[in-house]
Amino acid sequence: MKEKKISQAVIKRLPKYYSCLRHLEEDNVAKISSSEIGKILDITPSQVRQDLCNFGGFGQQGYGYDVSKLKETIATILGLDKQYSLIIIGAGNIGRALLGYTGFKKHGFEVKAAFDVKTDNLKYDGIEVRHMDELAEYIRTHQVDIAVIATQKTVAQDVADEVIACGVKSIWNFAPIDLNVPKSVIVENISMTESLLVLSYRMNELE
Amino acid sequence: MKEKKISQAVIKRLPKYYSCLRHLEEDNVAKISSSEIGKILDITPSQVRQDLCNFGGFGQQGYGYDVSKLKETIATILGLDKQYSLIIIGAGNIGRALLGYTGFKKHGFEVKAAFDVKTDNLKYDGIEVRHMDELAEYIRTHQVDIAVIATQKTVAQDVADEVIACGVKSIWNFAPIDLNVPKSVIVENISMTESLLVLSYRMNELE
DNA sequence: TAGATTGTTAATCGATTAACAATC
DNA sequence: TAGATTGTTAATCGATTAACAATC
Repeated sequence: MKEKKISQAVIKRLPKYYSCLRHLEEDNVAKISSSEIGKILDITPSQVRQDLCNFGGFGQQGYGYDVSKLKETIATILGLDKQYSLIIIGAGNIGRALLGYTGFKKHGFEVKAAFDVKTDNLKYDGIEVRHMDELAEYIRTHQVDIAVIATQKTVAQDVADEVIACGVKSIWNFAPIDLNVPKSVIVENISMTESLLVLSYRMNELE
Repeated sequence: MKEKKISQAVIKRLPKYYSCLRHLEEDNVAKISSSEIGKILDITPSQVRQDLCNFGGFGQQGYGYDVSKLKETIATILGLDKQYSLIIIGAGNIGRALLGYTGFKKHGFEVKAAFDVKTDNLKYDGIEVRHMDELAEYIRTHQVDIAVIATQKTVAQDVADEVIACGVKSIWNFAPIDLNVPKSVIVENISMTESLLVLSYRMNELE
């Protein structure tokens, strides 16, 4: 790894390439050119080639790219050849939405447990919501690759501190707050508020 | 409006400035300098000044920025001085999470109705889920500023087509699909899958 | 072989950072 | 006034696009 620094912009496009290639494969398209990919994703062919070239040349001059092979390669680059164990902290609306969402599993992300300050002994999609008191013990005794923070924003930082103290290295954060974490911990945010405000800006910007 | 084209990068930072200023105001901070803002948001003072300067100079040389005034100005730029009516289409987990989330209301975004293919006559946070059949009629007879698409991805494009046909100009899309819309319609996506794949990439990139 | 299309270098464009005069 | 800090221009950096030789 680490042949060359890949820019943030390129990384953000990788899931788009991946999703596009999955669709093409489903439609039994065997090969595709950079200009066709560009047309689908609304970027220049040049950028497609430049992006893919970052990871080595998997195209064939005069032919294009083999859809299945390229899809697999990008899956590997994205780490989708591995399995990840997730736990969800906060079983409110968002937490339960994530529990119910089956779409992640096919990419190798499996929700193993959920925690909340109040438990009702109900199972959501086969997963019982445990009490927060059990969180630390759970992490110590199970493999937890990603902790999903879906709590109120008031406790999000405390929860982050706790899971990090227990050894969790990656956080997927849905709380509307910028978490403070050591550099070794990876945080990826879903910020609905920011997205909504950008939408609001764009609604007012036109004309 | 439209004095100068504001770049996407600047627009994405506006919500961050806004949130930062709200916190400062809560803490009764009266004035702040570009370097202090930069320190909080982890960007250079230069960039802060450059960004704010896009919208006109609201600072005072030798002093800094008035927190409340700047907060209000950015709120106006973001269009937060207005009220918006939202409808949610798809009352599954994500739809209900959005129904339950009260955080948007204080920025002027109010959920007025929700629709789904199956209705249970239950109210979620005071809002009854109507049948999809009523969607078109509802939009024609009510002001709808933003349609939130929280359906399965298989029907998301159809729903988008329908609300656009009824005159909706802005869509907040939670379905994992790139919607095809006329240029006059604004779409803002929340893409959990893309976010998760970026997280996955970053987990594998280190070392 | 001729045509097509990649991989990659060079050119362009835009965004970030630095510098500093203006001024509070 | 002196010190501080903005607004803004210029310099730098990085990302996108164009061009084209390599080659399938």
